[in-house]
Amino acid sequence: MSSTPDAAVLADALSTPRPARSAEVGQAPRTDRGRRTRRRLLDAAAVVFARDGFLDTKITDIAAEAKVSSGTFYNYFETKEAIFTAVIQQTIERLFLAASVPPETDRSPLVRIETATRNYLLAYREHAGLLAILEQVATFNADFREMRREIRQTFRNRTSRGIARMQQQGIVDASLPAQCTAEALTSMVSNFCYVSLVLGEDYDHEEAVRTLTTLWARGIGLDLAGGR
Amino acid sequence: MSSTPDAAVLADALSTPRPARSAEVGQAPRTDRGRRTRRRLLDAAAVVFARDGFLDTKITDIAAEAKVSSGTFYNYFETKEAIFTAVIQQTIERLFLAASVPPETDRSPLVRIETATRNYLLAYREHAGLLAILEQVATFNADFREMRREIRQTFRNRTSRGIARMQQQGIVDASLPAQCTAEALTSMVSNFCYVSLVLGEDYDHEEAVRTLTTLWARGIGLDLAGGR
Amino acid sequence: MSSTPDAAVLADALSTPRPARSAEVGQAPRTDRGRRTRRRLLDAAAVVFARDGFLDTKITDIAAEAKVSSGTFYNYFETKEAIFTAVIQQTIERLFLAASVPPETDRSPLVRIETATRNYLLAYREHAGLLAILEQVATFNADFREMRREIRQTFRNRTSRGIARMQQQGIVDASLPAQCTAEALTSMVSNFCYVSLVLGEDYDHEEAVRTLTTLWARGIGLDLAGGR
Amino acid sequence: MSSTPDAAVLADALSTPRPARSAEVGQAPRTDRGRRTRRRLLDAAAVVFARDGFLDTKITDIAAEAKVSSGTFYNYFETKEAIFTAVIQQTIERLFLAASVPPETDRSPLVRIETATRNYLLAYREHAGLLAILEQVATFNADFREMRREIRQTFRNRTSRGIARMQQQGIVDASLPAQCTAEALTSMVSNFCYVSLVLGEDYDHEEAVRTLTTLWARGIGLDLAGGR
DNA sequence: AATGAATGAGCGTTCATTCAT
DNA sequence: GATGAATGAACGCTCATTCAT
Repeated sequence: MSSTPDAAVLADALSTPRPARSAEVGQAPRTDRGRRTRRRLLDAAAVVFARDGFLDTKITDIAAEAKVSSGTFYNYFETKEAIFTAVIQQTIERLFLAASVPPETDRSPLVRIETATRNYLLAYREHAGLLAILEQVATFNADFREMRREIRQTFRNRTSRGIARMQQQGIVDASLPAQCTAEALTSMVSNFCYVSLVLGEDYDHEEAVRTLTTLWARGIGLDLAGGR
Repeated sequence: MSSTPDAAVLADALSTPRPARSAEVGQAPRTDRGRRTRRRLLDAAAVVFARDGFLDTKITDIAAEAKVSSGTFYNYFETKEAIFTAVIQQTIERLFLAASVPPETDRSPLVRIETATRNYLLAYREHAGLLAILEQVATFNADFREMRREIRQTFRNRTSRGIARMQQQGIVDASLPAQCTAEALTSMVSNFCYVSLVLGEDYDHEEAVRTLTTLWARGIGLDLAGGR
Repeated sequence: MSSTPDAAVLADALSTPRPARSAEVGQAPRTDRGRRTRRRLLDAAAVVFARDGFLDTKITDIAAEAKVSSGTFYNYFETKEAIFTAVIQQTIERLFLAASVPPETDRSPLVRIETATRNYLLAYREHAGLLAILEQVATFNADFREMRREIRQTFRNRTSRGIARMQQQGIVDASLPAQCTAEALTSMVSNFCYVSLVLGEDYDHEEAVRTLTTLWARGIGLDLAGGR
Repeated sequence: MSSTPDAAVLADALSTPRPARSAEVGQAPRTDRGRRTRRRLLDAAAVVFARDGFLDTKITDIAAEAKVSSGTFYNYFETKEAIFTAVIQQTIERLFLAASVPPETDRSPLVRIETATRNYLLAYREHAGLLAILEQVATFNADFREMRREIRQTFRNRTSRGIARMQQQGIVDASLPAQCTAEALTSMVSNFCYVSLVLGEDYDHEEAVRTLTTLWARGIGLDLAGGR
């Protein structure tokens, strides 16, 4: 359950840009100076998007934040959507990396659930600013809605496989439909993050981890007696 | 736990207190004809908002759908936000009504949880179009974000009170923090609705009700043995 | 050989605008005020296009000339191309009208040729400003190139039919291919107009009429002896 | 009536006298490598202009076609207009060469007219792509409009001289004004080329030559009886 | 009450040209 | 000589809102 495969799947899914207007745009810059400028733009965009939201972000704001002219922006990205895609892509990669449960983790199911939950919360907190904006963009842009769905499915599928495995091992309720259950639990954790970290309902991190872990584990019928 | 108090709280919270541009606008129309026009605009707005989203909805589209001129619109509503508020307000009222659990419902906790879940799913399905748009608007408009939070809190508080009551009755895990738990379970149900009904992950209604109910009830430590 | 049918053909060919962005735009204005504004815009556009050319004409220039705001322009026309089409359309109608040879004209072929030539020169002179711009636009816009071709074909076909008729009457060289001949003669007259009236090679009107008529009539083998 | 003098006149008229921005630009390159780069740019420009038109041609397109960087372009040409001038200049030289009637041609007037016509058609066909673009540029740029006029005048004057000579010889109608007649006949041939080769009205080459020659010769009153 | 015409600020994008290496 | 990155003025178009009947 390492994060690498998931991240790879996502990277593939997200890296389908439309044909560049000119042969140049969208290509990797050829000089160091170019690479530095591109990076400055990406960093600036991450800041501005997280601060102002997608809709209120003007290309000129990004350019200004990166200290380049607006024309320069277009040497590197075709549209606001394009740079947002690039920004989100790296965010997602980091999210997957941070939210993964290293294979060497304690084999105890409860510990694994707790680790997954804690890592997810931490990773979400780390990237809450941009994830909130992806949520925004997904509400009016079909491409990004699809991207959001794919991220979601990646987590849900991982969960679904974990549940199915535990069901085969006979340690959780085998009568639960794995996918629907995974969907519900993914909703619980991810939306809890959204509500607390984006909408601002305040909860103590450890209390949240403990509560979510308990609801999750007990919900699927895992015997907590031996686990704690 | 009837819906009326909740709805009343909400209605208060959602009322728009800003001073009307002219003495007339925003007031209840005096004549029958005026009342009819206002209603036509509201109905048209519900249709157009749900169809095109808030951002892509133009005042002229609403006016056209209502078969009035764009000038007429401003005789009844000050801004696009104002009519959206009005539309959402009535949606929320209906949502609360539909999602409530009548007091006369079987006193069995499991049945009450299942009923609440089923009603929520049905109510959400009924209003998914506009709820999705509220979700959209909440991502870039602070007023509507607050509105969304209040709706959410209404459901969460109801849940929180229910859990506290069951904890006092000694039928569920008393060590769980009621509010945090309620937040998590509200996330589970509401976001499941969003993912399945708005983003389009398809699940059988009854399977969803059963799964969510099981996760919920077992999660808080309710003994299912006697319940089913 | 009245102009009405030709004009009708053209009007048809030119009146196929793409679907209007909104239901409103492109429709006939509903009030007198609206009709007046639309007319003012058309008149202003004719002036500005003729003065500055298509490329150098800015929407704001047209709006300013018509003394309306730039937004108002878009209440009546979707694009610069759209208003240019409308302007050209009326120009073409007038051109056909002015360049036609009334049926009651002397039946003598030579007189008819001379009348047609004179009327064409006069009509071209009348509308040289805008015809020059159509020529310009036709060089980079396929739609207008097609429009220009159709106008051209209308004149050529009229000429072609006239030649064929005279060939049947045995009064001109029957061995000439009617269409190719008509193309060449249309070129001679229309391009002479372009060179003298647009590019500014100066010729006396009557000398030009006489010369073109002579070349035309003698070229197709008409016996001039009896004609003059 | 060889083409060389005409071409020389033209070359003078087309030279661009404005002061170069830097001492270097516009001067003949010093090194072989420089000469090769300049040639590559010229060839590339001819291709791109003919393919995309003047307006849609971007400096970067020319540079890309020539496989040099856009910066390099400005080492050789000051502006897009400057390289277009150079491209057209060489086109014109070739056009004059191809369209000329060698002095050793049969002294029969009819044969000379036919040869001139055929050569013009062939030469136009050869360079139709760029001539069409010159036509385009002439519609919005005064310098190129003047250039186009000069080319035109070169052909017209040649024709005018030919007609005057034949009038002196008493073999054509002496009452025709030579210049106006030449203008009309030049229009006939050149615009026939434009319509058929650029706008795409299709005619058989030989039929066109025959028809144009007949109209031309008979139009000026040349006795065809002995000529054929 | 209703109409529909008028307004104008605001922003994304292009591309010829210059500059630093 | 060659490179490719940087520049920024310029303009079309939208649409919420106001205004005159």
